[in-house]
Amino acid sequence: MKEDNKPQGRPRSIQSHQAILKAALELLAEVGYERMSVEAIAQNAKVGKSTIYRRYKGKEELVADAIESIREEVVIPDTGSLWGDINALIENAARITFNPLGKQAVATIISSASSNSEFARIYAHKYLQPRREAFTVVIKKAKIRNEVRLDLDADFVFDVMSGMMLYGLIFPPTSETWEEYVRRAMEAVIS
Amino acid sequence: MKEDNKPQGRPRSIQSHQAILKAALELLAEVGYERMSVEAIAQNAKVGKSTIYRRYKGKEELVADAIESIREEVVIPDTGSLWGDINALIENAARITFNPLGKQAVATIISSASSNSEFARIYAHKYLQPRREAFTVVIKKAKIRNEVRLDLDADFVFDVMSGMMLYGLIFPPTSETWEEYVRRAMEAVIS
Amino acid sequence: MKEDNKPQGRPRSIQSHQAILKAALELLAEVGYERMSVEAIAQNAKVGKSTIYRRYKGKEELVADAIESIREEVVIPDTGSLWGDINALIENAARITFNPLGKQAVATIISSASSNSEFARIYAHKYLQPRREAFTVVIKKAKIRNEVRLDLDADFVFDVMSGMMLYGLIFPPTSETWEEYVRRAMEAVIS
Amino acid sequence: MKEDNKPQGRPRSIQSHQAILKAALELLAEVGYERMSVEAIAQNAKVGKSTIYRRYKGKEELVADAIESIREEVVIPDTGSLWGDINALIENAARITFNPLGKQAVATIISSASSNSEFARIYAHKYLQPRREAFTVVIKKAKIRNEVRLDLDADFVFDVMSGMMLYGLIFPPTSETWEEYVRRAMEAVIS
DNA sequence: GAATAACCGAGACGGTACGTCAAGTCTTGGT
DNA sequence: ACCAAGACTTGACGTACCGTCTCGGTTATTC
Repeated sequence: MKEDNKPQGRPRSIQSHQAILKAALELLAEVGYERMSVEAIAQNAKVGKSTIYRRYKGKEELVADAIESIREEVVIPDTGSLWGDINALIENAARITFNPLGKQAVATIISSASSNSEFARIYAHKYLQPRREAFTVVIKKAKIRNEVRLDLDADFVFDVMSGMMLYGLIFPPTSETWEEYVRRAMEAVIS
Repeated sequence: MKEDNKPQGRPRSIQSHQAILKAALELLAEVGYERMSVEAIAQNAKVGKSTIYRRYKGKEELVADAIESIREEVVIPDTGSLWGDINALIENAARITFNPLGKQAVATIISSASSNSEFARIYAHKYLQPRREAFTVVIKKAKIRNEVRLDLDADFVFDVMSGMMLYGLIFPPTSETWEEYVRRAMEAVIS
Repeated sequence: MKEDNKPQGRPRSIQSHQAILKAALELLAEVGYERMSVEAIAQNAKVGKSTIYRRYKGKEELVADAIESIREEVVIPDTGSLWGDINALIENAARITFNPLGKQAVATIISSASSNSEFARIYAHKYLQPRREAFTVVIKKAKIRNEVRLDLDADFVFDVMSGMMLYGLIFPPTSETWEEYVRRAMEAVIS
Repeated sequence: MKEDNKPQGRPRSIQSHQAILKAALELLAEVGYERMSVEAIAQNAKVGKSTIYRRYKGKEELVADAIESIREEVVIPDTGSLWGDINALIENAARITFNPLGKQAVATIISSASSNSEFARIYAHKYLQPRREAFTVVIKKAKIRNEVRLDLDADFVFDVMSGMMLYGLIFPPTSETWEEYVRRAMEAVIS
């Protein structure tokens, strides 16, 4: 039983779509969510405003999709040791996060998620879940290598890692680097 | 030359000041930071807009002060045991956080802090610091009672607690309650 | 060399054409020129917008043609007396004019003509001229019957009649009916 | 019993008001009603759009008021003879009407009045009525001077004059000037 | 009877203007 | 110097149409 969604009329332009996302991300990185205007996005993307509003219900949805679009593929590190893998994960997170765009993206996500539980739920599902699963694989391999005790709760460890990253991102630690800070918490919970 | 800033003319009305804060908090709880307007605050407080802008540079500062105004005194629990104290701290945090106003206040803080590092710095200093110090006292007493190892880093433990609270607030855990979630992380780092 | 413009390809659909005119007139009567949209016409006529723009350069031209399409044949009354004929002409004009569509059609014509002299010229030529000629015939017959003086300027009388109709249509007289109003002016100029 | 309309707050700026009207009239003369934008008016008047929308419900109302504002004082001519007076009235009407602004103003009035009977009613009351009264005075004096029969209906003569002016404005006569055209109709009805 | 050419409905495209809303500033008369 | 009220400029919002363009698909005429 197919759901015969045969679209009629001129199809939506892929170039426009990408130009919109590109412009949105550029502006997000430059001036941040609040100060960026849909009008400016349209202008930079050389696109009519209606082309944006045909795709998205509003600025919020547009930016959510733009951020979504830069989500990188989740790569499961395989360095052969638990800490090698964890360090790879942390470094990867740091790489994504520590540039203007990453910072603004995280800020936007946190901001939206904290004032809108639905957004939080969606984000948790679409972004966090794949990473959680990747982390579970890493822990499982460590268990096989006997690097950690067998009853270690991978989900909980992942949450501690995420929580510390978030916290360190918002309130940067003064004495250590952000990465060491996270690593230290991981050591404690993995013990 | 004295810097005796003796204000001339009619002094600023205290009633107005409090009405502004009250109205701001009510609206914050009802509709959240973005959707609340300074105009509505002024109207609800039966105050002219200029009376607000005379006191604050803008909406951001006003809301910051409004949230500041509900900050409760930091009380250092003293139950006689480390876990009694920690549980008291967690319960207190939960009490403050789990109502519409608390949620919006936290959302506003996180949102502002994540997109504005200056705000984050101020908040860390004015809000987090006193709590950090209270926590340090709790840990110190536990050390005296020999409940924890002597080289335990109180600051780090505090940060893990804060981080988990923040994370659990934004992305509520599904399986456990928020409080147990935080407590579990604490157990791991105190060990 | 023949100018035998024999069109190739699929001929334009007559049903579509008529559906467009029908929808245009309906909307014109309902909401008036300004508030009617080409999009709505296309939708009501179950026709693509391009089918409209293939036929007309724009909304203006489309509506002009739609109004044109309801133009009735000019009938020269022949009641046997000048006033019988004139009354027939007036009554006919009233019949055409006093319904929603007629009112809007006149409004559209006047509006266009008053802000666009080219439109006025075209309209004067295509619509007014045949009526002027019919009126001239009526006057000529009256002259033969000796009902009016022989040097009566039929064109001028026609213009007075038209002018009074127009004026009475825009600013309806309060004391008399529109028709009596016109008739009274006619009596004066025919004397 | 006074109707205590004591306005509070900053009063509406008279300069802004006048700048808006001035800009509106300029644009009306230059590009006409349809092609003029409220945005352009605001810009030319160096005024925020909201300042316009605070005063008027929309473009239509603004333009109506702008046209209203150039209405000249009605002057009752007194040349000593009926035809001297009438000629003065006609020449005055011609003077007002035959420039870009006048043409557009008339076009706008006719257009609005013909598609909106409420506008027609207002206009008839505020613009036509004073002129009608002035004309009545002129006729009354002529009656005293025995230049016309005593039972001449001044209102009706005025309507014929107005109607012919309107008609001649929309469909300019080819053989005679607009003014002679009107005069000729007047002669017929005054007889 | 296949190729060609113009048509068709649908709907996306880049634009322009609309009318609304809020931010932060300014100006009243009055306390 | 303060106050409430409500004006002011600025600038973004999201909506509605305009007239054009692009799909897949449909008739007629021409080869």
